[in-house]
Amino acid sequence: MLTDDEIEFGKSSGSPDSKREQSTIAFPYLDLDAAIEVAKAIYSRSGLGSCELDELAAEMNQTMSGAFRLKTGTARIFDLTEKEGKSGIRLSELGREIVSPDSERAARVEAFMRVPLYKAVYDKYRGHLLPPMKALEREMTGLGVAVKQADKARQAFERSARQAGYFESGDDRLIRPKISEPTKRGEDQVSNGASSEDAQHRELADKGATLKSGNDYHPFVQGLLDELPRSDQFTQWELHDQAEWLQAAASIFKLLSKKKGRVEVKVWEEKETPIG
DNA sequence: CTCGTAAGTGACGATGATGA
DNA sequence: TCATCATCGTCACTTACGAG
Repeated sequence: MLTDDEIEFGKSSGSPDSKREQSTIAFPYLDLDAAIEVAKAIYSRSGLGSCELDELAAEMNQTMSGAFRLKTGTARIFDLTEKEGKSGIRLSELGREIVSPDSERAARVEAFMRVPLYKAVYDKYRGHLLPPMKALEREMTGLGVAVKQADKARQAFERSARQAGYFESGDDRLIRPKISEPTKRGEDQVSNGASSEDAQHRELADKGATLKSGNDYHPFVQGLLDELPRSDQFTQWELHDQAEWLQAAASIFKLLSKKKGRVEVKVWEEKETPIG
């Protein structure tokens, strides 16, 4: 069972000779992109508010299977999400940063370091070449990874390191990417690698949308605007979709305005009466 | 064909909530 | 206090796929 205190991780597992060995250090079975997929699904479903796990599963076209739990667990280990009540989930501070194109890169770098196993490996091999594949797995075993899970842990580690930018100086060494100070929208956003604006352009291009330039919107608000249907598609915008958009907007406005209280969105659907 | 990897399923085991 | 149950994270295993 994972706890917030990774030292306690797996402590209460069975005897050393039990059939199922439990890892004693926290690590994700999936990579950073899988965690970000969860974060983006939460953002897409509920904005900065919380959503139920079954709703999230539906948003991700999945069932409440082990695979889905694996993904949500991965997101939590990267510290992108946190539990909300009994069966709810929401974005953490880091999760909010990672869904924002402006801060995604820095958040990826930080998320990698939030994994105890990855941080331990990074600390140990900082400034040195990483050991070969099998030796790295043995190293992970020494740090507390279950022997039979060492390969999975190593694979997820390598993919996550690449996705976070730690392999930009070569696959044989871990180098923390240089991140420029957070900039206001409209200023030059240059870091080593593609700029976040480039990333935003790409993301919007993926959606078939165009980037609105010259505004000073917060990225969360920009994300909201990007979700609006085109003017010629408003007549096809269903009420429940409108309500979801408005609810997400309310969550974002509440966060940004820092005002107490809340905004409720309700839907009353009226039956259309035939004319003539 | 072999090997490495990705993605999924289902079972195991720990933990917390609940009620007797 | 203890037994029971539900939930959740982890693990073992399978299948599919692509590269060499």
